[in-house]
Amino acid sequence: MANIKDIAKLAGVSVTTVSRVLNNHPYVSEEKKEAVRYAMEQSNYRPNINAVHLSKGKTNLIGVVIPFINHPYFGLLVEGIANEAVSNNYKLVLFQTNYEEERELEALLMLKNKQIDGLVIGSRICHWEVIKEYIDYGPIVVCEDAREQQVASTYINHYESFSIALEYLHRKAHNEIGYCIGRKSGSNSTQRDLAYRDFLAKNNIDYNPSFVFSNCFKFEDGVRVVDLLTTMKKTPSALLVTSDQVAAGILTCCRERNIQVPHQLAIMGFDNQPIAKIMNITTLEIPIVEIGRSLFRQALESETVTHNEIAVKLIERLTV
Amino acid sequence: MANIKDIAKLAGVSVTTVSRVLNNHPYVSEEKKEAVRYAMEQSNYRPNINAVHLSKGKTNLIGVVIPFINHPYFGLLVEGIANEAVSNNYKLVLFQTNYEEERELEALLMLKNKQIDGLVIGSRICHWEVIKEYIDYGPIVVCEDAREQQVASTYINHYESFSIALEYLHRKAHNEIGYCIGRKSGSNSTQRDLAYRDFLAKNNIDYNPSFVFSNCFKFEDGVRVVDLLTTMKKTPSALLVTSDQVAAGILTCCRERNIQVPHQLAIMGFDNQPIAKIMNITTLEIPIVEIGRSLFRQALESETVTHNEIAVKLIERLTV
DNA sequence: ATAATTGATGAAACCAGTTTCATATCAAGC
DNA sequence: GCTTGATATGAAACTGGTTTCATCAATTAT
Repeated sequence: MANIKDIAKLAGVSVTTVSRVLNNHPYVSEEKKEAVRYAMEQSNYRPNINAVHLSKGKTNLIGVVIPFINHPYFGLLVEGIANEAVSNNYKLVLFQTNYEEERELEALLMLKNKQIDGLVIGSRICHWEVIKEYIDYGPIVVCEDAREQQVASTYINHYESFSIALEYLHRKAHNEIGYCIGRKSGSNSTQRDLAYRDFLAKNNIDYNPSFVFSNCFKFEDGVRVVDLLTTMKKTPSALLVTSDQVAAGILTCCRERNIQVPHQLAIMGFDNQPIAKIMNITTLEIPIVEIGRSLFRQALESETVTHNEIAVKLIERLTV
Repeated sequence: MANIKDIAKLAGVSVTTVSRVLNNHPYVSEEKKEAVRYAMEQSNYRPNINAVHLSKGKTNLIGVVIPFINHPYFGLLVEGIANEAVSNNYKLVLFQTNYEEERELEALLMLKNKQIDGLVIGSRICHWEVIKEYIDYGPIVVCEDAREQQVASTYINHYESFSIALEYLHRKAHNEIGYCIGRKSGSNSTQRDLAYRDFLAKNNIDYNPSFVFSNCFKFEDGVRVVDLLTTMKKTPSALLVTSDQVAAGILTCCRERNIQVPHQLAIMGFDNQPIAKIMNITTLEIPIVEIGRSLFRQALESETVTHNEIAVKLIERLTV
């Protein structure tokens, strides 16, 4: 493989001039520029990117931390990030954490090691104190309300969107409302639980812990929820389900067991994924791809720390 | 940030000795080893990975080329690759191609530039002649039968598995069989079409081009298929659907439009994804995660070119 | 007693680029 | 005629590691 010295020799110029041509610097005469280009073509030259990275202290790689790749929500999020990465000539390094803290730390370490230029955390595990130790090494952006932190964020106001959904169900005469959530901890979940409890308090409804179903990520978790419902004496009349996938699982299961939706059980999804449209699930639309794009853009802005709140939209269909 | 020279000075040794400690080389006395370790701790030292990469000519990164991330099949495949990557201390660089050849070429170029150590192509777009130009730069592995090529592969025998499925449907008295496929081109699709045509020929059935539905990737594509079916005069009595997702879309749509499954239309999926289990879809099980793991392992074996055929298994449920 | 091997160490070359600095030419401004 | 600034170029320093090679002491083999 030819290196920059070979090209310089071939073109009869200095390495500096070759470097100038490579980086489109001004002050290179047209003849020498042409000579360099010709030499590069002749020897099928490719700059060694690792040397470029070492010199520039930059990698054109952005890390993406998500719990699972195989999930429509995170799939769409990565898609949005990837779209923007392509436009900016960046590549993505993927960290699938399975919600293991160690995996997230590996990503932070790569940032520290300057192996990636920035880090997008799709779903955070580490405490803020841990994250803070790394903010000096490069931009870290998160997909949750981080206005109080020194990291950029694009987020849904989950308190508000949960409140909107709950009010909607309430207007439809539902008082026994339960909800399905992914992780029980995590700031997004905390916001949602807060909205839930405030709603209950406002309407003088007692909090029933068995109405909260956690670990709901995938289609098949919906089946588990219906299984649980059938064992309960008192069941909710409506479920707020923080993933259309899970909502679809619940709906499919209900149909198979002849539970009438929405009469016996109202279901409200989240995201407005294609499956929600096809199965006519009432849902809250979240522009996940757009969130991904925004997150990537923020990961490139190393100087400013911005916060981008994304609005949601209620989509009325047939399951409420 | 401290560098290796600072550490050497601090520990009172040469950079060589520090490098030896970093790489666990023999021939370093216990005292010096300890002094170096202490100095590294004191100055919170981290080696600059780009310098390491430049020196060693290795990146510990493997590229993964897939058309979409947001798809259960490729999600699972990446999950398998990611699992094995974690165990081997490798990171993944993701290339979402949307089936654009240029994206795949970018990945090949990164291999050539030594920016990644190897490349897993989940679904190939480029011609073999193009791929061949890059095999000298690092291991390339594909997820299709490549026994005739100079690249490693882990693959399903799609001819055989399609034949198995077709024979099964035939035993169940189906003669009007159609199939749904993702891309029309691509070697996996070609194998399947060959099996389909051979089956028809064997049973003296005419080939009906309207019985082949292409561009079937997602849940919502199933709706399109049912829409098409309702406009057709002569419809198939059974459909072989190369993705459980699409099969689930078709089944859901059929239920909504009161098309009886399997009496009016038999549906046979592929993959055995969770959704197939929940919706009781008869399917051909494909161990996608295991395929992903195998692909990654092959991407590390730079010396040998191996071919790994994976067996499928028919799962009988209620849609045939 | 001498030669060969093993252990321990560091100087310097090397990986392949970028960037700083010094220098030279030429035209414009005063 | 002299200063200033834009254009053009290359030598050398720099990024931060790894690896080769030379050196020397302490064993071990002949």
